[in-house]
Amino acid sequence: MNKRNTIQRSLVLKTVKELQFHATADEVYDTIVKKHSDISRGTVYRNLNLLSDIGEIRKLEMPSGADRFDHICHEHYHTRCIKCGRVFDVEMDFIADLETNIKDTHGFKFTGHDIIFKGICPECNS
Amino acid sequence: MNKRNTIQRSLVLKTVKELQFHATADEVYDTIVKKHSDISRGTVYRNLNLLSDIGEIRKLEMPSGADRFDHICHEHYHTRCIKCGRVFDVEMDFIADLETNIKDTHGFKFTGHDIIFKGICPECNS
DNA sequence: ATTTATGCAAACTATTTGCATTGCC
DNA sequence: GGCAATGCAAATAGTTTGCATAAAT
Repeated sequence: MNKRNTIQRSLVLKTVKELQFHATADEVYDTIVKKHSDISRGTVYRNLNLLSDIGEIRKLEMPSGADRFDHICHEHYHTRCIKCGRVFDVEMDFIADLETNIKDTHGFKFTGHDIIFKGICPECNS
Repeated sequence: MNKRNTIQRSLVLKTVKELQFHATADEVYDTIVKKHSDISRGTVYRNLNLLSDIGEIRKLEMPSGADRFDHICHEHYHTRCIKCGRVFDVEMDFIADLETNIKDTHGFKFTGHDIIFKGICPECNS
């Protein structure tokens, strides 16, 4: 199952990297379609999933609302505006040992964690 | 807009309280339908939302997968099995002042946070 | 030549909503 | 009796998938 280098694939990767905010699949699609009107939504979804599977980008599964895609760098947390739904990075150190605070694991094997802050962004607050 | 006391409403509340795990709307519906075959999915959804709006239960919006409903007690964190998708409570103190660790809020008004641990539950690990 | 990837549309999951009807209060 | 709540079905949002065709290797 060798990966091939298609125009669509590289457009998806390039677009996720260019979009500073954490774009949804639809936002990636909308951006690409402006220049390449023949790309399909299905292809965008397939490539976003493939690229996040191989670690080129990261899929951020958000509670309520669409998944968002991020060009990884380091582990970090996010905050979501409860009014507009947009997602932003939070400037806070990653708590690598958070799992050690768990009192009883009940046999559960922990592999990581996400923290999602909730709040109102400056634009929605004005 | 006075709330009325319908059979369906009390069945939904009773069922959420009875189901120990964090049930999805569908699991609540399936449970009720066994005894009351005439209840509709729409009514279950409407009542789950209404009950969580008035604080009788809590809606847990999960990244990927259906929302889950919980009969509140106190603020607490959750963990989700990456294999079966089920959600469990985590025995860990709530970090009330977590927001104070954020270095620069960029004008964002924080109102709370969720922590979702990821891992593999004992059943899926065997 | 092979076989992955694409475009398209249909299917799917989770949830909401419009509307006529039912049934609390 | 009035208005909230229900059942039903259709609509919606986000995403996946089957299939014939196109294109990368």
